[in-house]
Amino acid sequence: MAGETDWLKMFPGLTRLSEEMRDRLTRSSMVVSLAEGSRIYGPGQAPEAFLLLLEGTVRVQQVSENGREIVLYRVHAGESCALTTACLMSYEDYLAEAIAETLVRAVAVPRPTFDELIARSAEFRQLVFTAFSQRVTNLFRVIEDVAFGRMDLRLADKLIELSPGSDQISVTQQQLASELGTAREVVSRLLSEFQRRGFIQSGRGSITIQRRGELEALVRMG
Amino acid sequence: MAGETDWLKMFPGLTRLSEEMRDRLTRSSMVVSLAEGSRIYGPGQAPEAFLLLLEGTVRVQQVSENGREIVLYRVHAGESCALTTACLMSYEDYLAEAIAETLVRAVAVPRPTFDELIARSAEFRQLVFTAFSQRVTNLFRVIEDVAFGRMDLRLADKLIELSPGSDQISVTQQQLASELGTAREVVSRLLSEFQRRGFIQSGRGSITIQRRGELEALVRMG
DNA sequence: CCAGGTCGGTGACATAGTCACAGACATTTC
DNA sequence: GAAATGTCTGTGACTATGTCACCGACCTGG
Repeated sequence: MAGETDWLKMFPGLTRLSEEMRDRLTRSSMVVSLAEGSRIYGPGQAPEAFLLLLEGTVRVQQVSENGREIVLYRVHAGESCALTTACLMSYEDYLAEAIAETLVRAVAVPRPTFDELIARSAEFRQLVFTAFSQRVTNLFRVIEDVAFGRMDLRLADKLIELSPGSDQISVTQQQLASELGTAREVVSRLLSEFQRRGFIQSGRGSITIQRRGELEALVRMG
Repeated sequence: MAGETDWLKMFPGLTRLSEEMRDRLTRSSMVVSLAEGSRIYGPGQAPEAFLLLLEGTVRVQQVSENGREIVLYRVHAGESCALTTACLMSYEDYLAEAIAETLVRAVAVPRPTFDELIARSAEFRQLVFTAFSQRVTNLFRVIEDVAFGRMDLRLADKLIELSPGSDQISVTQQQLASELGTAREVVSRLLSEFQRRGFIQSGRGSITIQRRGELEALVRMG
């Protein structure tokens, strides 16, 4: 219950809350820390609070019976777990799990407070609904990719996404496979092909982009 | 603006609205009719209203560039388009489309009214959030199926789902393919195999279940 | 150095998707 | 009712993706 309110600045959507609402929010919520790798929620582990991320990232993924995984989306600092929370607040069995990818610091808003803010603040509603719709739009994109997308293009796209600043990526083939919902062997073969064509240099636990332009062209043109 | 309020009975979640809220809802919303096959919304066609379905079904699906389709979910009488609506109310580009599968009658709640009800009625919030979470849970299931599921089991499951009362289904292979997000040829081959094993009898535009038990066993046991 | 774990490569096979095409059936048109 | 047209289905050949069973390379901590 510390009077720490600095974190409000992290959420542009909250800056225009009324004085009263801000008070309500800061007084009844708590800043929590979650260790890297910890499971925030999953099947049989519903959340009791709405989370606003201050620091770190949360990965939401699905795991199949035979061990294959697929990443559904990530929640970054400055974003909320609106979707996951809403899902769990009013409904039953959950099929995905949320993992702290790094050390995570977050504001936990208890359910009654969340409900009150939804009721009383149009700004807060806007924040929550926008978060929802972005996530859902993204889920639609995941479905489209998985159902209709070519794996080589999806992998090339992922490599570009993972190397924004440097051309060096630290990632294992298994991690890439989990991102895309495929098997490691498939990633192995596609990477071999990319390497044969000179697009990348692949080593144990790391990949170096050598011809970003050609990778991008591949994604664009198919 | 007709004083028609009978439809409130269709939505158990709304029966406990206060007198005032009920009035607000019935007075500012309109009952609309949509022809079979009409597109309710899609890319570049955002909805301006929140829909509560009185009659008929709405199919929400995605279409890929090369013409393949996948059904994401259906909205039935007594349900709401909460997800689709929310998606569009506060966010940009849409990737899916909603089609009236039959003649559809629905209550269209204008956005300001929707917003006011969310603000002022805990019951209405409950209704909307529950609808959200059910849809999202279902989307997660779709992703799991598409990413990890075997096509023969998914098809068998779909056949069972489509034949609740009678053992006779009127459906083309193309329709089944669109339900599952696969190609017609794949459906053709799987149906041949089911027929060879005596599970079904397949004809032009129709399928007859002959050994439902074995189909169900296939789905259960893999 | 070596023991055990993680990571990556590969051949053989199974499943799924694409392409091209042909035949069967249904409906319209004359 | 015969022909023309459109829809629905079946199939062969091929490519892409996923599964299984391995093995060898590398890494880390005794």
